[in-house]
Amino acid sequence: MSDVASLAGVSKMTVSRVLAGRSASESTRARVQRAIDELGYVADAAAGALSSGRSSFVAVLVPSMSSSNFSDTVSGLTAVLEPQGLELLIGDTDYSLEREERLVRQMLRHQPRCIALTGAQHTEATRTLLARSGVPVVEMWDQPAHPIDMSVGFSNVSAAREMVRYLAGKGHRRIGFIGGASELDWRGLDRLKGYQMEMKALGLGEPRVVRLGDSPITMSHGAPAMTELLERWPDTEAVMCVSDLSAFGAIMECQRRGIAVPGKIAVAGFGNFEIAACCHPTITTVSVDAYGIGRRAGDALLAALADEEGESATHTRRTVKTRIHYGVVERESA
Amino acid sequence: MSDVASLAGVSKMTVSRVLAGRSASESTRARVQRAIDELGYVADAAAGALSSGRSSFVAVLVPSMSSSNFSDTVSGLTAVLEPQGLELLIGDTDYSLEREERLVRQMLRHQPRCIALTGAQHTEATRTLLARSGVPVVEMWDQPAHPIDMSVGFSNVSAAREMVRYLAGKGHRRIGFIGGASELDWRGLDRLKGYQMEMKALGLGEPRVVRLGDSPITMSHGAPAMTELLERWPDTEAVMCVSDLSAFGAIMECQRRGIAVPGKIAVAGFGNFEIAACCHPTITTVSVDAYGIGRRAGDALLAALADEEGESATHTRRTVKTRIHYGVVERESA
DNA sequence: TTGAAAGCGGTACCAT
DNA sequence: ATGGTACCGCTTTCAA
Repeated sequence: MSDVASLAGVSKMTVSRVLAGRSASESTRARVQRAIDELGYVADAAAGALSSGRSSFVAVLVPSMSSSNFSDTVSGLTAVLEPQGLELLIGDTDYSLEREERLVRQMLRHQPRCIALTGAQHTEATRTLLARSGVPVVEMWDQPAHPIDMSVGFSNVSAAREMVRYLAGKGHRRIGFIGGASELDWRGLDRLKGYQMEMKALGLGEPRVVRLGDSPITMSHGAPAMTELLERWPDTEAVMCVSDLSAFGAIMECQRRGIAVPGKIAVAGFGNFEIAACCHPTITTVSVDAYGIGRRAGDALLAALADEEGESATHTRRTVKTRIHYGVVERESA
Repeated sequence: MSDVASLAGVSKMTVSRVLAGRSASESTRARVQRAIDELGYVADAAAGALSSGRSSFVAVLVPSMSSSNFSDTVSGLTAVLEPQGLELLIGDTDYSLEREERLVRQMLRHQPRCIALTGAQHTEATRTLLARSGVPVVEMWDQPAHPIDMSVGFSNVSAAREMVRYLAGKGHRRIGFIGGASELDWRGLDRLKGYQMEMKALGLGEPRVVRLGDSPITMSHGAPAMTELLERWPDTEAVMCVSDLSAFGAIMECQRRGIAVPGKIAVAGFGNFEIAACCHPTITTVSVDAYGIGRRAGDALLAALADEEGESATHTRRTVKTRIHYGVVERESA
């Protein structure tokens, strides 16, 4: 920056101001810009952050980037935060709370302006870390009973119950559930819980649950899960799957066996992934606006940042909960 | 850090050393660690980077994080780089070279140790920026004629040609191609080029190309593309699609119309996505090790970093090209 | 093994 | 509108 300053015949401060787009006469600005271009100068973000005490990072943690759900959410966050000059520091927790903790600790070293997490489950250490950091936090994809700070999501339990009611409304009584076997996918577990609760509430008899494969289960687990379900409960009339991906796999298995969907058995998914709308038959599902969750979370963070600016320097925990709407989308499969 | 130091009764330097895991007596180390825990101290990465002149960032640019292709590649990079204490700064170019340039410029501000880009196409400004930065660069998913530095990928042209040969080997002659309409997906364009070249080379008559939808096209574009193809060239015997996603959409459309795949028309994809193995019929495709591309790219970067350490401080461009293997996977659809 | 001082490259603050 | 100076929090370097 000194080089640029001397080449332009001004002080470092002026260069800094031009870069920040603050007060500067046109001629000065032009000269500085010319010097910058000539030298190929790129300002050092670390120095800036250190000096000003504020970085331009937003830490974002999702369980998996390969799930379209979460990559859509990240897109939403990007759409809102990037225009504000913020940069996303994206981490993939791989559905592990320990890994989440490790990543939070690491990202905190970069003094992020705010943090977006997925889910309501975190280790005690993570909570402590976050509390001490004092930055705005938003938890996405769930409705925590006791949010760390803000939340943007919906109740996976309620959404699953709604799907059971939908299937029951179609006249089905012997309804099964297909989900993953691990205990790490909290949203999947909530959907299972919702299924069980509503089955009981409606008096639909014993739950028929097949849990198979590491969560989150994906397309390839749908087929064996459907196979198992049909073996254990051959008279099953409908199945709800923890996600559209497993529903798709289940439906493909039915096609292979010549079992008509929904004629012989109805299959429903969850999430309204792209595949649900364009496979054959199309999949009845619960639509969730994953991109919208990202946008809303971004908005919430920006709002927190804004009134942090206004009031004291420290953010006061506010417990703002944003509820995301969802709904059953009726298609061909159920 | 001063607080930690005084609480532990040592100097800042000792704290710094303990954090870096360097020489320190056991008792000192323990005391410092206790102080750190007590205060919930988290070292400031920006200050460290500024002072040491080296960050722990690796800049990674992919066209889209929602494509499983690229998210797998990012996973591969993570697997290799994270254990080395490096952190990925992930950017999504959205298939735009201008956006890539903007992101490169922004990421360069963080003084990344090295950079992974996707593809061989970049703006002139991006190349200049990269050259001036002097950090190791790896281009992924392609085999650039003139790599910026290193490359890890394969020829999409050759891979597409191989698929045409495979289809021709199955006795098909009237072979069509389904791809995206935009000019931004270079890998998709290369596959189209390969298709055209091999059709000509084998004397299979005029190419039958349907280009539809913003690249990269996805499942939902497969159906209308197949519809158009069948309208324009009803006697088509086989179709190769730019990716498994569009192949899937095309196959679903056939099912809807009662057209047997591969009986009446053979459909091949590209990429060996998960869906290709578990839909019905399963999709014949070209398998590419997306995760492996990430790992290899990570290895290449680490190697460059290592001998940068050894020799002079500046990295000498080396033009190391790593070729990734691919191959036709025969399944049911073609 | 440990400590003191300098300085990394910017920005805040105050003065001009 | 512009410049001077201190300082952000850490690591490097050198000395003890």
